[in-house]
Amino acid sequence: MSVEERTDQILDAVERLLGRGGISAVTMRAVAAEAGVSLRLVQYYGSSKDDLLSAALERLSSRSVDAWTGEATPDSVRECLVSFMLAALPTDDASRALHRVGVSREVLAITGHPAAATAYRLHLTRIQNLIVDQCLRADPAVSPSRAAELAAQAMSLVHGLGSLLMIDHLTADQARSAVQNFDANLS
Amino acid sequence: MSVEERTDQILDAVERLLGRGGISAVTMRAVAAEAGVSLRLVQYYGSSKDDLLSAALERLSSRSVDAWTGEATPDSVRECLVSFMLAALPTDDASRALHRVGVSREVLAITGHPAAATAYRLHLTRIQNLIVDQCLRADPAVSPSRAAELAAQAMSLVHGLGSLLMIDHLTADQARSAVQNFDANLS
DNA sequence: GTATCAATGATACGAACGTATCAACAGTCG
DNA sequence: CGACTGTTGATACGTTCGTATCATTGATAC
Repeated sequence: MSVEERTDQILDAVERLLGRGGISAVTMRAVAAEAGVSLRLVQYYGSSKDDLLSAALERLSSRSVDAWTGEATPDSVRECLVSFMLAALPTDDASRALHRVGVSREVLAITGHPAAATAYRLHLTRIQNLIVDQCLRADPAVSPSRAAELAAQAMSLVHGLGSLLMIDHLTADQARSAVQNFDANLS
Repeated sequence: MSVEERTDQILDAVERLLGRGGISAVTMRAVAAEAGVSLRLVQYYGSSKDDLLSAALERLSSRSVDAWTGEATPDSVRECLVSFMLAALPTDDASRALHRVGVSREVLAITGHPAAATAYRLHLTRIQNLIVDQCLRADPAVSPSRAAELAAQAMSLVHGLGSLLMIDHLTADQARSAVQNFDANLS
């Protein structure tokens, strides 16, 4: 097995653990068990735990940004925002896993871990820029600052709705109708 | 020092640690150091760590609900929602501490800790009921289900805005204007 | 063949945690 | 006075974590 394959195998295991139990579920031993390899191997390829986590989070961030970039280009700002929000809403296993990872990163960032904070900020900025680009492509007439403002509001709303959705304080339909309501009130 | 005073002294220490570093910052030894007492004393009054955390979180939840209940009663649904959102926005140290605690509870709830999940759900339901009650008192004409829907949307938005605010992805003014925008679009 | 070096596995080490144990002290009732 | 009970303190135990160490294997160059 090549180096890249081994690395992917281990990062895949980290990703699964992250999506299932958040950052606290990622221990070197748990990664080894999840990947079906020995602890020494995880050390060998991921050097330290921080490196391993950083690599997995970076890969996860890039991958979701790339996946989203390839989506069909919307033809209006409203459609752009609404399709992002509906896709980001944690209504299936994949998006629920992403939400767990995001909240884990958030709690690390706001409880005094500077490196995690800057990495998480970068991640959010990438997502926001992605939305802004799509909005501007859909409607070049809208101002970039206005697009950024709307993107931030959409990200906030979908994050909050996702949090309430994850613990079943909201149903998926209620969350979707809140998104539609936000959309309907866009000028 | 009486039993109640000792208990308060220790729970106060837990609360400070929670607000500063989230749940992971609460260790028996850290609580002892923060309260200025010995580890044995923390064990003596808080029996187990779970009991200690549960008691502190319950006290914190009740206290914030009570504090909010005593506020001036608004005279419209919109004013009720907006005053809640502006107050809940983490723009000062106290509300930022509360946001840290909330996100910590969330991450525990969504990563497979059933007891934390039900306790957190209960907490959110209490807050929602509080908002609904105030809305109905402000305008008895509005339907309870509509008030609950609006309360959930307000909670979602303020939670999401708070998350972006905490890591400085948003400024306080941007968050406030998003709240005003949400308010302006209420029917 | 064998020397060499990267890859892999088993195990050990120190730190931090929750919790338990044992000792010292203070107040109270007989 | 003395026995007892509840409170406080110091320390130890077992577990889990990240990491380090040591040994073994397998391929490749000479």
